[in-house]
Amino acid sequence: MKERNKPKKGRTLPASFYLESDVVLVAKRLLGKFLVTNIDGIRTGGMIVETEAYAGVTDRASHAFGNRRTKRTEVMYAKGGVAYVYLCYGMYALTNVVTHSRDVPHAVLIRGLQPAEGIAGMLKRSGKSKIAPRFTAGPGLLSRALGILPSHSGLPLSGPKLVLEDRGVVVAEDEIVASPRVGVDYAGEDARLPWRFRILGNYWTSPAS
DNA sequence: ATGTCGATTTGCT
DNA sequence: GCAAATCGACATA
Repeated sequence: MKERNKPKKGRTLPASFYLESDVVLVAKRLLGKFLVTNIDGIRTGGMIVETEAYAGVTDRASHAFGNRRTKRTEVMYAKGGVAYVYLCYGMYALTNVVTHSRDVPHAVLIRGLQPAEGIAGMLKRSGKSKIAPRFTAGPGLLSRALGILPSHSGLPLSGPKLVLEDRGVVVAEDEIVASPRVGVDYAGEDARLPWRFRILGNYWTSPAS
């Protein structure tokens, strides 16, 4: 079974993947998984190389801190396995994976993607003619390249528009770099939690460090 | 009704 | 390195 010599065939992640109660663990497990979108007839996708965990109610950095249940955050309260997408700074959509059971608003922000398929489509969406450095390195950039919009918030990650797949890539524990999350200075103590995870040495991780 | 501010990115100094 | 871009969600009234 030389899996690596076969064409890469993705296996959609099972519902159980998202029900794990430890969102930090899910954030690590998402490294090496593939996020594929099929939006406006264009199929694009890549490997997740950077994530951040947001632990809901008790996490000052989370939009759901203090059990703040609003129109925007409502999707995070859904059962794990859907996307939470919101508009940041008025111009960038940020994509999250909702985890845990219903009514527990945990989520994992996808911060870095290594382009894998549909490169032409991604370039078109980003208004570029060739792959620039850090093309999909950053949550706003990768969301744009994949065509993900705030209106897609709440869609399942098991298709048809959004799909999260396992393609057999294994990321060992010692290949995972943990560090504090980015851009959450407002979160006080919680801003120091080492809940940002990257694949060691991967080029496609976000700029801020 | 109004004011503040972002889980970012880019361009200019 | 710093500030602008840009708009909806949220808080306050």
